[in-house]
Amino acid sequence: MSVQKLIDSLQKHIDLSRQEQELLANFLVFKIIKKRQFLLHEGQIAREVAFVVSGCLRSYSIDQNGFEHILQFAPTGWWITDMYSFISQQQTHLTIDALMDTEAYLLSRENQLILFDKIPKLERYFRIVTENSLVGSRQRLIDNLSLTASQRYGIFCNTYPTLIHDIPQKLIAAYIGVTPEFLSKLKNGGAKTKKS
Amino acid sequence: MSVQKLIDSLQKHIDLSRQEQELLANFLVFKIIKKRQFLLHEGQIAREVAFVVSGCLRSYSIDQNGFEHILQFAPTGWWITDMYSFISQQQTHLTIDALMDTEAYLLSRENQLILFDKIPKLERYFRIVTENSLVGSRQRLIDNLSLTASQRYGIFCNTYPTLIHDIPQKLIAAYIGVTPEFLSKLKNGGAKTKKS
DNA sequence: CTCATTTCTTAACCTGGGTTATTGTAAATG
DNA sequence: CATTTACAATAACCCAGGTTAAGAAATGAG
Repeated sequence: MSVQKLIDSLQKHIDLSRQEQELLANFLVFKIIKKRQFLLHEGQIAREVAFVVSGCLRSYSIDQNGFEHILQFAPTGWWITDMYSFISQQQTHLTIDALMDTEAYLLSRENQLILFDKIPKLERYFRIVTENSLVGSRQRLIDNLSLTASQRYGIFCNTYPTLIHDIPQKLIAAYIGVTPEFLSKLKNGGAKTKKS
Repeated sequence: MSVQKLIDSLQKHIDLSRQEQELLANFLVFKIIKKRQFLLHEGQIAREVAFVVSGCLRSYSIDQNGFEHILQFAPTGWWITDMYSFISQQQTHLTIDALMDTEAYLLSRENQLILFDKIPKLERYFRIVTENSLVGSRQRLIDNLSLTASQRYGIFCNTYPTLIHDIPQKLIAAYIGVTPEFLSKLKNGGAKTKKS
């Protein structure tokens, strides 16, 4: 059963009995999101958080000029949602879709809060996961403020080594915060010949 | 007692009995950080998270070229630490200092984890606070990727209305991600006269 | 296998914001 | 209350990265 991947992730931080695992499993919904299908669309409410078992999801926002800015990639083993909409149950400004056929478990906010009362260890797990997400988000902010596009590209390659060859380059550009044209220039023509 | 401000913040999300409040209070350390004094210095370990009762702290990183990039301001009622160092107990790359004389309560990670076991509601409180911080951090990322410096300045003014007049303009620049010179240009000469 | 669509590259030109430097002004400090 | 020291304004010049456009290469649907 593929729910095992989720249990494995939990067991890295907390210790669940078999009954607790089963209780949790009853609150999860398994879903297949095919390539280019949406899990969440601007204007909807993020009722669930998703745990990716296989494939890859992404969350992104679209600015006034129609440009996409990718907030997060979620390959196997990652959680993804729009945290703003998920905790406030207000309309989201983000979109989540699948970069390839993806299997995921969905947990609704409603069920999550019920589980927090029934299994306090689960609240601990999500507290830890959220702490880690915050660290990642803050680090990315620093990187965007301090580094050049080229350095950010290097970091991307280290952070998501599996993705580099599996997704279109324009998505990498939308993540590191440059245009596809400029990323192309970086990778190829990149060598700023400073002549004497 | 100024610890009441912290209790008030807790009561917005959870309900603590008097004994629980007292237990918590025993784990807190009150500290005054005078203007320009450091609470955390690059290379140290963030053993505590701070709750600001009065005054204002800030966290920032310094890049290879010596430029400061401000991650967070913490006026009254805000928590601040380097989450990376706090949860991993590894050396921090951030610095936290006081923009004015500041009173704060410090809670060590060690004590925090003890309290999470003794008072699960506290773990809930910090889970919620961390969720909210993540929302803020992600939003700021989007803003940095999608908006112009001028728009980000506008958002800053809305987010920290009290701070605008109390802190030097160069700190606002270091927060929104531009040079002080450019922010000055924005505010004054700003009006890009597009003539016919 | 073919035609259509999406993605990638290249190149000339443009601009938001950076750099450097100078001068003026406020605010700590003695 | 004078004098360092930090902050803000302005201006001339510069550059990383954006824009526009157009052809080449890859992907994909029938």
